[in-house]
Amino acid sequence: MSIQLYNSLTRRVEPLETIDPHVVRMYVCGVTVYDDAHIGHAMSAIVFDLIRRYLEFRGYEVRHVVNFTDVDDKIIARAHATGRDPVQMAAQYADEFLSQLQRLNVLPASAYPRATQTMGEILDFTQRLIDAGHAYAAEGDVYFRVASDPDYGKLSGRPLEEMLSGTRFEVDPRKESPADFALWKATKPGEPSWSSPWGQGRPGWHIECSAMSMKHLGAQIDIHGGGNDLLFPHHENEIAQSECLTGKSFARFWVHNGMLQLVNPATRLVEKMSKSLGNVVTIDSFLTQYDADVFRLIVLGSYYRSPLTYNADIAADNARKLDRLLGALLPAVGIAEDGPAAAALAHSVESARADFTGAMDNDFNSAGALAALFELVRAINVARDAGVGGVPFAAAQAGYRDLASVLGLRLSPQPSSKRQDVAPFIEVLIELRTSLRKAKQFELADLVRTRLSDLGVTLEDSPQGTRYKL
RNA sequence: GGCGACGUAGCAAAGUGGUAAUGCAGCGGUCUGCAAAACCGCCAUUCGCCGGUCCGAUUCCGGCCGUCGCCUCCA
Repeated sequence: MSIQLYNSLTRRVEPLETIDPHVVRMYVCGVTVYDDAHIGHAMSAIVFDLIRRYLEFRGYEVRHVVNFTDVDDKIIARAHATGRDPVQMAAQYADEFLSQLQRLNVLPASAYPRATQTMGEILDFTQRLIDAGHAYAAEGDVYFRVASDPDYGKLSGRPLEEMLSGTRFEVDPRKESPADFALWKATKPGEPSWSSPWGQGRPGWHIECSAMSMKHLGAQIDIHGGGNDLLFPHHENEIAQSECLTGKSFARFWVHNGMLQLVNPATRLVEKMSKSLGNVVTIDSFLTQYDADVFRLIVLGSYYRSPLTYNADIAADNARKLDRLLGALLPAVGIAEDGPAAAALAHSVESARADFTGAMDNDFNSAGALAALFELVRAINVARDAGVGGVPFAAAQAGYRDLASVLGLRLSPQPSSKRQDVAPFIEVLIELRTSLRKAKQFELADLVRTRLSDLGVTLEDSPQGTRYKL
């Protein structure tokens, strides 16, 4: 069975058919780098990382390109407000984001192009649109002539007449139509600028993505992704300028993730997490409190197209889910390599794999895939309790890890330096308590356990010794 | 106002035209010196509301109510 994927362009789930049978060309709109990245950006990155990992699991070669918008109004405004150089500041935020993605276990994209490094292609793209009559220069700006594209509006389902009848478009005397959008903006004093046939200036927002996509992936791609807030006008405009330039359809599938939102404590309203609303949880602050797998689980738990509500309780719940997932990796206690329990375990691995694949084939139903993983967790625990060990047990755990890694779960909490510092002391206390238990001094032993528990350290006794969880 | 998404147990969240996965939380039990972990069992006669189609709908259609997103920069 082929992979079924929801296409925003057709508003239907369709089988994934790629230009080259074994290759997926995927371009994802990345971030505008003018501030610390928040977990909404992380969600989007993880959604497309998940898609990429699963496509690779299913045998595709994925060419995955993610851009950085590193020159635009907000970057310039922010840099000026904080006394920094816009280009340098953007580069710094971009580098920080890349390292955060690494901590989030997001696989590196094939390329991370930036607008400032694609200037030649952007200028060429713009010039060719002018030559073809799809764009026009006006006082140092260049605008895309929306009226020249009969298909304009096909992604967002907004007929042009209707858009023009709205009052949202600002009237600009330089534009032929209020719906026309800037491909090139004339420079203002103090702004970074590049020379062009129309004078010093910088690119408009939409053109950079089309230019970068074509530069790195060719005129036609399989998947174009991004947050659903980009659907209009950004992606609509990308389609317009790209298809007017090449005469070919730009992207086969348009894939949009839902927004991460949270409850505003002041208004008690659910709202999108966004820099402009100031209700931001940054990636750094999340990761100081929780393992990256916890955030991954939050994202995996719901459908990527649905809005995802975040709050502290959800983070705590998912931290407990992670504990359960980790429990399946505890070692065997028995050595039975055959018998009904071992056979049942092998069967569970197979059925988990089938359920997992079936769920993921269905428009990346990660919640369903996760459910299959949890069923495998139980099967492994049952087998351990039944004394299964040796090769079959190790094979089941390996199969489990394999599926978890397709979802991008590391299942190996990164030990923080704090944890490492404190470990020898906890171990001393465990030794002490073990001696007390041997001497049947249970009151003292329990005191040690209770006091540790008060400090957030949970002890678990087993025939193999005592483990602890922080 | 226009376009779109969604409304399933205490919480989160899958799913199907034939009587509802999974996880967290909770309850009972096994195990344990006691716990924890693990395991076993329980936990939605019901899927926002009202109609319609059907032998049968949570799942299809229509209406209503509610939540959210986009329509301006935004993952």
